Amino acid sequence: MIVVCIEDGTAVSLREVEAYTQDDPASHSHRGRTARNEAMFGPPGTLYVYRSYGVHWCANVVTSRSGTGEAVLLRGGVIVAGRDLAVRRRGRSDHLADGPGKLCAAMAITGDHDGSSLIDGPYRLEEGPPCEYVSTERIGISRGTERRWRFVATECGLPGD
DNA sequence: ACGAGGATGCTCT
DNA sequence: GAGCATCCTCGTC
Repeated sequence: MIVVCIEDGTAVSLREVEAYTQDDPASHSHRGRTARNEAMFGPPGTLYVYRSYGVHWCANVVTSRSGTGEAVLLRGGVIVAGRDLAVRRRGRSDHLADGPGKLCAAMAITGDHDGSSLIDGPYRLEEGPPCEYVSTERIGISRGTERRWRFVATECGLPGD
């Protein structure tokens, strides 16, 4: 399993991600580079952050080499460190990161972080305990639904949220 | 527990 | 001007 950490001590273990590639009609990169998706074409480990429904921030991690437009959407996770900070940022004590917008809010990820690196910036990736995953149909899209590229962690040996 | 409905603003047609 | 890679609240059961 992968854990995203911030310098302030907050950490979320990823439980749910979705993959998007350039030849994928559901992907923001499908129609080529634009001002919005520029970060999605950056090097591996680049954060691509976009605004969803005009309200929420959603974060992706670039997973392939520069120019390929492949990334993984951080769709949900469990706060495993810095819970008090996450609660303050969310304004509630339950459902802290069980959605892409909620995860960003809990981890204080905003458009300011679009294009930043997870390799040497304030946000880092860490390897957590091994985990089983199942793949299912992606959520909230109308095209490319036949690609079962939503991966949900099971049997992680950690308490749920 | 679950579903409907509204908020909200940017991107691309 | 349509269409979103969503979340919250409030109504039912």
